[in-house]
Amino acid sequence: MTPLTFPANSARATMDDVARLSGVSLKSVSRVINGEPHVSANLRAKVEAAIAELNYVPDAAARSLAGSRTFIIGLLLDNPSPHYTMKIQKGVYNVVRSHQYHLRIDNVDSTVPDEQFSAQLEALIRNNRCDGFVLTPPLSDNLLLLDFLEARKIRYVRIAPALDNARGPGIAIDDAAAAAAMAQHLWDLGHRRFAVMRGPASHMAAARRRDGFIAELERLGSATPIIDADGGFSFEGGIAAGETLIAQSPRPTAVFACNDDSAAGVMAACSKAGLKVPDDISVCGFDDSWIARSVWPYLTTVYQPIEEMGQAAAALLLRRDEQEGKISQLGFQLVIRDSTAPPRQTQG
Amino acid sequence: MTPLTFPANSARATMDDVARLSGVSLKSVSRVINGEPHVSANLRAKVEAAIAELNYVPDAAARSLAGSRTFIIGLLLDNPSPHYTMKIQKGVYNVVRSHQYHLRIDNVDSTVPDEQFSAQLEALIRNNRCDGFVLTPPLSDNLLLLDFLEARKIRYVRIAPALDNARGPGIAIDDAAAAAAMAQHLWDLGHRRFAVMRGPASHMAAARRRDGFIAELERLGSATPIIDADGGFSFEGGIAAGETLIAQSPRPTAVFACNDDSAAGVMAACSKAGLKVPDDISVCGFDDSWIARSVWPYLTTVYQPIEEMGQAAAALLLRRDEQEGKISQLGFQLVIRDSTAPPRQTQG
DNA sequence: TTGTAGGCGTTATCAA
DNA sequence: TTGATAACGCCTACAA
Repeated sequence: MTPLTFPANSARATMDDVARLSGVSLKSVSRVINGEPHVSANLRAKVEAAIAELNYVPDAAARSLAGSRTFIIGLLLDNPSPHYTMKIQKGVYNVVRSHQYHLRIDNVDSTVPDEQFSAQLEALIRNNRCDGFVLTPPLSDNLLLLDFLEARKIRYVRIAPALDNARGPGIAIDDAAAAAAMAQHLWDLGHRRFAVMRGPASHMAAARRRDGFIAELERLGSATPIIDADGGFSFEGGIAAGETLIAQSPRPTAVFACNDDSAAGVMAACSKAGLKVPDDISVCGFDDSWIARSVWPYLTTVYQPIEEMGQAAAALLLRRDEQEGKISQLGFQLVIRDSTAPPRQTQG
Repeated sequence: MTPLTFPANSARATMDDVARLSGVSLKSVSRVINGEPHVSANLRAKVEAAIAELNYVPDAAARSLAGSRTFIIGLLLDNPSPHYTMKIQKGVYNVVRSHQYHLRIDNVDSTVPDEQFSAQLEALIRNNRCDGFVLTPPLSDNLLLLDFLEARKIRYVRIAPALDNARGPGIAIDDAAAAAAMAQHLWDLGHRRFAVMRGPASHMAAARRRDGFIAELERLGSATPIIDADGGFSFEGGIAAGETLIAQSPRPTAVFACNDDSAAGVMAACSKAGLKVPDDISVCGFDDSWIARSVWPYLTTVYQPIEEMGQAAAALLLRRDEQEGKISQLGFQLVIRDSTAPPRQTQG
C-alpha cells in the first residue's frame, strides 16, 4: 500500500487531502493524528488508511503555530568534555527522534556574570520555543537557570544534578556508591595506603566521589590517613597533583582519581618519576571515558551509563505527566583493566 | 529605552502590535524586519523604535509556515570522534545563532545498506524541513546523500570533502600540504628513515596525508623506501601497527601517524618496547585533538582549525547566493611539542 | 514607497 | 462521536 519510493518533488499531502480522501472532517483527522479519545474505530481506520496511502506527515511549523507543542527538545550545553557531551547528545537524540521530535542544541556560558547569563537565556527562547530542555552539568546545578525556566513554566530534566534534589526531575548515578566500590576493589587487592585526586570544588559530583571513597575505606578499617590533592579534572592538573601525591613518604600504593583525565595525568607523573603502573603503584579513574582506553596500561575506572542517562532524561521530558523533583538513579559498573594490581610484597 | 528585565509572563508582542504602535501597515513592519528595499528611512525608524519598545521578535513557527525559510540549520553527524564533532558543532552553532537561526542535530548511520540509509534520510526531512545541512565527514563524501539532497533542492555545505569537488560547496584544509610540512619538520631535525601510519581506506583525507608526506620526502631527497601500516585511526590500531613498524630493521627514527589517536597508539607501542619518545624515536600525529595533550610526552601534530571550519560552513550556508561546488581551503598549523626531536647521533 | 487581501497547515472552540 | 469555523503570526501576491 505504501509506495516504497516516494517521489522527491511531489507536493506533500496535507490534512485536507487526508480528510477529503477518507471522507471525514478536518478535525477528525486531527483527532486521529493526536490520538485523542472519542473516535470511533471505524473512523480511525478510514483516516489511517488515507494517511498511509497519501504518505501524510503533519507539518511541524503549522502544528506549533496553531498548537502549544513545538516537537522540539532542547539540549543545553556548557563546555563539558566532548566525550561526555556526545554520549549525552546521542542518548537524547535517539529517544527524541523515536518520538518524532527533533533535537535542538543550545550552548550557554555560565561563567559570565548573572546579567549576561540571563541575557543568553532570554535570547535562546525568544523566537523559537521548545517543549523542554535537557540540562547537562554544570547547568544541572545552576539555580539561576532553574529559576529562569520555572518562572516561564518551561519543563526541564537535569542530568547528574548534585544540588537541591527536590528542585526538578533528574537522572543520576550514585557517585558515592561507585567510589566506594572502587575503594573495595583496591582494598581487596591488598592496598592499605591510598591517595585521592579530587576534582574542582565547583563540581559537586567530584566531592561525592572523594567522600564516598574515603568513607568506604574507613568503614573497611583503613588506619592510615588518606591524603588528597586537587587534579582539576584535567590531564595537566593530574600531572601536577600526581607528582605531589607520589612524592609522599611512605608513598601511597594506590591512587584514586575522581575522573579519567586526571587519572591519566597521574599515570604520566608516574612515568616521569620512573614508577611503573601497576607494578609500583595502582592508578584508577572515574567515567570510563575514551581516555581510559587511550593510555597504557588501560585504566581501571568506573563506567557510568552516560548515553543511557541522556535517553532517560529525554524519556522523562517526553512523558508529559508532571513529576516533581524526582531523581532517578541509574546503575554504574566497576571496569577493572590493567592499571590496578596488588601492591608489591615488600610494601604490602 | 529597552527595559533591562523583561517580565516573564507578559504575552509576546506580534507584528500587529508593532504595526499599531508605529502607525504603519503590517506589510511595512514585515519589510523592515526582513531588510527589504524600498523602505523610507523615516518609516524604518518608526518601526524599529516600536520593535525595541515592545521587545518584539518574530515568531519562528509563523514565519516558516507562511514563508519558505525555517530559520533552522541542520548538522548531519555520523560517528566521527567526539572531539572533532564537538568542535564542528560549536563552530556551526556560533555562526547560526549570530544570524538568529537555530541548530538542529541529526545523526545518521551510513554504514547500513543503501535502502535503509535512504529511509533514514526520508525520515529526517519529512516533517520538519530546515534551510540547509552542514555535512561532516564521512558524510561529506557520501554520494547517495548528495544525490538525495540535490534531488530535493536542499542546500548543503560539506566539511572536509575529499571526493567529487565540483559537486557542492565545501570547507577543507590542504591535507597533503599539511603532511608535507610535517615531513619538512622531521627532515630538518635530521631524520632520514621514516614510517607512516596510514588511516582506514574509507577515509579519503587520510590517504591524502600519507601521500603528501611521502611525496614531500621524495622531493627532499629521501633515498630509503618509506614503510607504512594501517593504524585504523584508533589507539588500538596504532599499538598493533606501531609494533610492526618499530620492529623493522633498521628501525625508522620517525613515525608520522595520520591522526592523533593512532599516534598515541604508536607511543604506547614504543613504551611497551622500551623505546623512549623522542630520544629513541620521534612520533607525530595529525589533528591536534585532545589526546595530543593527554599523552606523555605531548604530541607534535598538525592543528587544523576545526571550529573555524564549522563556522565557515555555516556562514556559507547562510549566504543565500548560489555557489557551485567551490571548496574553500582554510589554513593549518604545525604544532611542535615534545614527541619529536633529532635522531640519536649513532643512528643519524 | 506603502498598504490590502488572502493563504500557509494545523489546533481549538464551539455547536450538532 | 463528529464537524463547521475561527484563530495562530507571518509572508506573498497585487494594488495604490
